[in-house]
This record gives sequence, structure tokens and C-alpha cells, in this order.
Amino acid sequence: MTDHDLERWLSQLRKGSLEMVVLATLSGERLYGLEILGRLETLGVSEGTLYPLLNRLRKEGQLESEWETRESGHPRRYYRLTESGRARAEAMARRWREYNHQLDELMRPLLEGGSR
Amino acid sequence: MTDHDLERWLSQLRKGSLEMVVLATLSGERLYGLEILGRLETLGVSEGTLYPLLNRLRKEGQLESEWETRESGHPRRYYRLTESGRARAEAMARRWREYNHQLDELMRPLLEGGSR
DNA sequence: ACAATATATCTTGTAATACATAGTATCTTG
DNA sequence: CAAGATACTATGTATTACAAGATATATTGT
Repeated sequence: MTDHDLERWLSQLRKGSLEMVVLATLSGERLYGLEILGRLETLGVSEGTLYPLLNRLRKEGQLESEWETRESGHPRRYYRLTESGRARAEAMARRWREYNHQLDELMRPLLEGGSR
Repeated sequence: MTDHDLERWLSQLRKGSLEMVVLATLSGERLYGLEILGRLETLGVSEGTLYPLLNRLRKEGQLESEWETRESGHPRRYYRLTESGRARAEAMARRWREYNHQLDELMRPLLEGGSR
């Protein structure tokens, strides 16, 4: 089993959680694309993943955005949560915690027997 | 945001983690299909999800299986981990924990500001 | 003035997994 | 022997993350 296999698996593990994390990241701040990408640095997410996700969340009404032109530099599109988006983020967080506890239980046999 | 939406999202969240959980479940015991499904009851997994997964893991050499005919009842196919499967399960578990800690960090803004 | 670089966003096609649905085979029970 | 329970198999679909590359604007170097 190579490291490469593990990374490929990790990209499956990310599914669903990225949506939740983006909403959570925007729950306290108003941010633009690359800024969000910076917050998610530890996860190793790329632009080609983030931007389509942001567009989807916008179309679904969970995010609002506005262009901000600056005196210098490329214009930026800033995102913030809608009411609906905040409700969804909180529902997801609750469900995620529950699911995680269930996973923890099911992972026990491996983690406890690991020293064998 | 309906409960239905949340469940649809949850099926995305399951991606990747099911593979890990199945391997973990088989780390201490030798089990057949429906028995595994029973262990995963809390997650709400269906046969149409489990059996193709088992077949894939078998083809990849992470699981071994043998038919067991009984005096009464339908024959059962019992699964157990290979050495390779155990190594992969442990690598996944480590990586999963790391990813989870990262997610925890990123979820903080939402969980702490939730009382606003 | 022109090329190169940095910043920022968008687009397109692909791969992988979970799932719904339906189907097959074997045994038990009324 | 029909109906139901148990156990496994097969097929097609939806969703998401991602790689790769395209587009647009401003800055910097020569």
C-alpha cells in the first residue's frame, strides 16, 4: 500500500466534509476565494476544488457574494453565509459529530488490538 | 434545508470511511456479509453498498474469503483481513485521526460562535 | 513598450464511491 | 408447493473532488 494510494483514498474521505468546512469557515468572517483556500491549507485543497464548490453553494442560496474592485490588483469576490447557509452549517456540524462518534465506536477493534 | 437533504449529504460523508470501517470491523473477527452489515447498523448502510465494496476489497487483496456450506441454510461467504489489509486499515486509521483533528480546528469558528 | 510574473477566478472532463433497485439461489415453514 | 427468510450478485445513476488549463487584471523587470 503506497502513500499515493492513501492520498487517493483521502480525497474520497474529503467528500461532504469540504462543503461543511467552507460554510464553517465563513460563519465568522467575510472572505474571498483564495483567502478561504488559505484557511483550508492543512487539508490540501486546490482551486479546482474550491471554486466549483463555492459556485454550487451560491446557487443553492447558502452563500451570498459581491465583487469588490480595488484600486490595485485583481477584483475579488467576497462570500458570506446566508441565514439558510448558517442553519445548514449547524445542522451539518451536529450530524458530523454524531457520525464521528459512531465511527469511533466501530474503529475500536482495530485501535485496541493494534499492539498484537 | 430538509432532513432529506441532510441524509443525502451524509451519504457523501460516508465515502471513504466505509472502506476503513469494514476493514476495522474485520480486524478482530471473521465475519460474513450480513453479519458485517449488522455491525454497521448505526451507519445506515445497505446491502447494495456493502457487497460491491467487499468484492472490491477482495480483488485488491485486502480481504480473503471462503464459502462455508452449512447443514441448514444458505451458504455463507466469510471474510477476513489479509496482512496487506491490516496494514492498510492501520494506515487509514492514523490518517483519519489526523484529518479529523484538522477538521475539528476548522469547525471551531462555527461551534464557538453558535450561541450568537 | 513588452515580456514575465503574481494574483484571482472560471471551465471542462474524469475518476471513484455510495446507493437504489432488482435479481438469483438456497433453505424453512405452513 | 407456494411464501417468506436468508444470503449474495448485478446494473445503472448521482454526486463530489480533482487535475489541467484558460481567462483576466495589475505589477515588475529589461
